[in-house]
Amino acid sequence: MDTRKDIHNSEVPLLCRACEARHRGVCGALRPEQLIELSKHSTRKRVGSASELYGESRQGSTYSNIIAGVVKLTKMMADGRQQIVGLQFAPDFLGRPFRAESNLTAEAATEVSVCSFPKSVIDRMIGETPELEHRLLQQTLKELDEARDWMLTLGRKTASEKVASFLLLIATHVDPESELDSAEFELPLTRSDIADFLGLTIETVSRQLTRLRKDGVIVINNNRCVIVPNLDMLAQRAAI
Amino acid sequence: MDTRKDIHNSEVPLLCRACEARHRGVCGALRPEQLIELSKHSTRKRVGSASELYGESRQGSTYSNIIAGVVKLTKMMADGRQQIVGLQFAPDFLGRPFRAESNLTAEAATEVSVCSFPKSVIDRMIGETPELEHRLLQQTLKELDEARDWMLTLGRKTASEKVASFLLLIATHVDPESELDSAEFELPLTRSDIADFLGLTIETVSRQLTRLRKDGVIVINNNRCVIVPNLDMLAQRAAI
DNA sequence: CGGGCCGCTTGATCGACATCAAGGACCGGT
DNA sequence: ACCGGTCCTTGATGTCGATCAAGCGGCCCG
Repeated sequence: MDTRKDIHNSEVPLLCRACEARHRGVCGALRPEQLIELSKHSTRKRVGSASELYGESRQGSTYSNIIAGVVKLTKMMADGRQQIVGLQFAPDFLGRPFRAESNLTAEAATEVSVCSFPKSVIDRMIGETPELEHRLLQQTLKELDEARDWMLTLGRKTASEKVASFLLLIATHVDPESELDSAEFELPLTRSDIADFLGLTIETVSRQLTRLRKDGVIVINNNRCVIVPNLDMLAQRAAI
Repeated sequence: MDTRKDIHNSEVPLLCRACEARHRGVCGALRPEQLIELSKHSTRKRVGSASELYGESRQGSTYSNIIAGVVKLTKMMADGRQQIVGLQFAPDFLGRPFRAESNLTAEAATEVSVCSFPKSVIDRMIGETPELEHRLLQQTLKELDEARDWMLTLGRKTASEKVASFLLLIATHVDPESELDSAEFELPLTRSDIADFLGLTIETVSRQLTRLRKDGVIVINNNRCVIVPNLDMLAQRAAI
């Protein structure tokens, strides 16, 4: 897990030291003096759910490390139809290098804490530090793999398989300490967001969730807290 | 199949010089001496349609530049359901850096010419030449954008919008010299492949194509050759 | 020549999911 | 307390695309 605690000790106000994100975010690739410079240009903020992090309004001139929370990347059609094309969890990196994000909006799905810095600073550091570009490539490849996995789900799975696949996805991301065979977590998305992620309607999502509940595959409290007593049962429903 | 035309007959074995792919493939980033070394390890081959380029059988130990033709990247479920998650056209780069491709098969959709070299050589050159990694990042970002665009199509468009979107996609890739408002091209995919790309059945694809034909949006000869007299009409059907 | 296969089209029917509609639970504001 | 909102669930009905089925043209091969 790459805990480089040693690099810089306490007195320097290194913003990225505070970022739990640094080991997988970009900052882990930087030298101490670069970190110090970066911290001079950084801002850390906490935003409520549904805040737009970039998109049509904010023409993405910043990068961010996600410290906590879940960010959804959505695409919208002219008539309002909408699709979530990616979910980013801490400690992912947020922002499209080298070019404005194509027609994409990033919104906080939950409360989100991010640590942001201007693109210009990072873009310059990329020139100095190849390792930085390596990190970006790694994350981009990871996102590409996830996107393609999800294309299979969108194109070929049934509604109930989609919902089960979604629950499995969330389970692996937000309940990292789950024992191997069970999980318990809070859903970071509303039914409406889940529907937009799965290419379904909220009614169908709701029906499939109650079906999973009635079949004993999951337990739901307060509409959001999900318990999966047996992950294998869920995986079977997901047709993994 | 797999007829390896021996191109290394002549005195200057600069394989990548011959690659029309080099300006966007990886090779454009290399210095002359690296190109020469790379060429010593390269093989150029032409394969028939439906040949597997990597996947379960060939555990991707090579990278390739696509010289000509179209390659489809597919994912398959245990029960046989299948989804095409990407199409690669010349001069794209084929192969997953740093890790085996996750559960993905690359197959020739048409006749394909590729120029391949062992991963080990490229991986070593990446260390020497940061620009190479930059190219890889650029291509990966492009593929990610395309994948996300397609997720919107898969999740939220109707069958007729999907088919129109597909035709537009092909038009832009295989008829680059099209005048601004019309296009003419050969479909590189069978109806069955189109269905797997769009998350539909072949019957639905066929019906939507005949509907577009009857509505005068397209003309089809020999089942494969498509003429689009007015790209705007098609774009409207695609709900772009 | 005929037979079988493949790729494609077309028609008839079915079913999964969308749509329309109503109502419950919760919550913050007045 | 009442009201308006948002979020979710549940039921009734509709429809788009899947499924089942048949047939056509091209091609290879015996």
